[in-house]
Amino acid sequence: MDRQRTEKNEDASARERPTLKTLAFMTGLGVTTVSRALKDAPEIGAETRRRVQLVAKQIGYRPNRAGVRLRTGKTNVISLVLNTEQEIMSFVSDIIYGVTEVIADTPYHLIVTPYSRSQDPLDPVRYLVETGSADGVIISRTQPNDPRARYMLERGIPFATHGRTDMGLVHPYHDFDNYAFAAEAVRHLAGMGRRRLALVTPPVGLSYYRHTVDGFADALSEAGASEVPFNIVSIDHSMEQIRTRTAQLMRRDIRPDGIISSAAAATLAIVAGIEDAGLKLGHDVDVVSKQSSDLLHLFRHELLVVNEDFRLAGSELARSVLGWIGGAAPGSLQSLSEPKGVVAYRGSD
Amino acid sequence: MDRQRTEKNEDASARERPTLKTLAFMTGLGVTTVSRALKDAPEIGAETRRRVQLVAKQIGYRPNRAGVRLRTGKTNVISLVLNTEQEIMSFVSDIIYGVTEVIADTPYHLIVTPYSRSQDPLDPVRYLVETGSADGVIISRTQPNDPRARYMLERGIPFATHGRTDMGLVHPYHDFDNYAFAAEAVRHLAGMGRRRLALVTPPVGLSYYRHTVDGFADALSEAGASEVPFNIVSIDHSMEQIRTRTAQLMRRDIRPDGIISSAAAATLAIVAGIEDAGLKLGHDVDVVSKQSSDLLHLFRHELLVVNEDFRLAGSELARSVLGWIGGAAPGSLQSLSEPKGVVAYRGSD
DNA sequence: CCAATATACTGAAACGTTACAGATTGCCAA
DNA sequence: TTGGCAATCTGTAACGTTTCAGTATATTGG
Repeated sequence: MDRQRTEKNEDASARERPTLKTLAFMTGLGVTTVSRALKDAPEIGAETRRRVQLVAKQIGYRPNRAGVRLRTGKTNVISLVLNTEQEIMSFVSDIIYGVTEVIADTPYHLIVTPYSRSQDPLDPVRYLVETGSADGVIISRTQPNDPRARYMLERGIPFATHGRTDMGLVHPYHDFDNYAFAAEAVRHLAGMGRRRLALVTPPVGLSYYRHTVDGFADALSEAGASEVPFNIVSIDHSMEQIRTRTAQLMRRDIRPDGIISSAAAATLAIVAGIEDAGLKLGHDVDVVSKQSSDLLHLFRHELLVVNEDFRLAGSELARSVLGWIGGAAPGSLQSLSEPKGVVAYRGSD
Repeated sequence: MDRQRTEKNEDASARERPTLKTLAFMTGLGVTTVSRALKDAPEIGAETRRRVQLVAKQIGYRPNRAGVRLRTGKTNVISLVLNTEQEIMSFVSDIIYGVTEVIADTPYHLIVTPYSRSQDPLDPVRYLVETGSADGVIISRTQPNDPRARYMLERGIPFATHGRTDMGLVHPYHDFDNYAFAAEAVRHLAGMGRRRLALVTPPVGLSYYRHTVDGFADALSEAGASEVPFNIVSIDHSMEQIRTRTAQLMRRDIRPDGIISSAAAATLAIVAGIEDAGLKLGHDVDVVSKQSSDLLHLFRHELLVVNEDFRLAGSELARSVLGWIGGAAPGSLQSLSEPKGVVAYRGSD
């Protein structure tokens, strides 16, 4: 018969997860000492510290997240807030990988907090803050005057935005220089002799809408080209809509001879629309498009592309949030990614 | 001068998050009673129950996750385990949305647990189980003999796999019927008069590799068509490789007049390869491809597609895991999604 | 040699929750 | 009246962690 155990931790063969108590029993120390030894507190003797850390490593001790979280309030969680309908597809995938890349060797977990088109974008953020579910938050689809950023700033929770705001408030962000993108695109098209340019914009209301439109407008006047208004669509519209309206546009007398597109998926529809109208890409019209993965050149060789790296964005955003959590100044955690230029197909045909 | 507060919860105006203690103070009951009233325990009077729940709703009480987790071990977390390099892009995005859709009105959070090509796929799963970080796990890239499934079955942690296993063990899964996909694709091509078919397979080693290859082979002999071996690539290869090797294949004397592709991205490369070889899609060769978002027909009208719905997969997987957690029999939580048939372009030109 | 102080360690309390083992009340059968 | 019992409610302990307020021992200065 087994002798009844009085203390569960006396049974070293117990297959249960080790806790500080286990370590304390094994080393003959108190739990307080063990706790401090593990985090290199100064008032612990050097040898004791080493001994504790050795044993901890040996038996694979890992702090219980719930314990830590309950006691300290620290969740070790970063939350990525995503719109479940309107995000660019590769954005979701790449930004997640970018984030996980950075937090891989930290104790942080990534949770994805979704919200739908019909919800107030502030809802998920409010939930996270009110329930204290995360130490840091990453949001996308940033607006010039973004209530979410303002809210989190008020509540003092670290966050980073994908895209800049324009509220006179300082916070970490990562952004792609869409002003430069649009301007370079215009210059490139102008350099090819294109004179009447149309722009398929980002969603109206988001910060990078303005940046893109401004870059487009400034470069346009500088290059002496003119705009063919095409405000009827943005990249948030369905492929169907973009396609039909592009076809309509291209059938008009004064049609653009150059189009700039802010997203790859929209570009597929734009090209379809161009061809629906019986025109030829690269001949009647040239298209410069942003893309985040290298697909467009397989689609049509004639396309001109500018690459935006969402994985990089994810990494930068994660770094920013972690930095803020770690006490860095929010103003020092901002980054802007410059387009690498318009690239034409340099392929095997 | 403010009277010093002896109990923090006596100060009803405190802006702090309400706990059971707060509710207990407000209702004049004990915390135990409040706790039970909130979860509809039978030994609580009907009026008390209503009263407690009313107050709880009024002040916006939400259980502290760390408290629950520490006490009960329940994490209220579902973990989605993803390979950071080899997943299909739209898969990541769609499956996440599918999962979040289902867990939206549950207390569950979704955490994404990544692993890289160089890691043992068992690593992240082992981590999750050892640290008790999730109540349920979803894995993809399932293998016929999958160590992860075996491991989780041994440890008794609820999970669901995207793709079936073949170990004689029963567990929840969701799968797309890739046997049917390949067979239908073959039949469709044969019906068009195509006789020499090549298959671009899923990654060798994954469960759906076998299903796809079997469906291909069976339908092939049934239709009296022949296979042009093309084992040199799978959809896990780079676009470059697929493209080059397709071009090589298509330049040979005995080249396929029909190709079946298991993923949209690969299809882009395949088509590029076909055109590199100077052949015309829809004329010299037809291609049937799986896709998960409606892009391929914009790419080339001549493509034949079969749709796979990853968002549905995400929902089904989440439902399965929640079901298992909720006590349902694992064997009753399996689903297979049938292809809706090969669809040709029915577009506007 | 004593007091002061530095060094190394420790127990108890608390975070918010649930489970266990009562406690109190009212009602009914005997 | 009393014992039994159902119906409600309650205090305490525990989950694993960190922090507070110590304690014990060795070391130093005078």
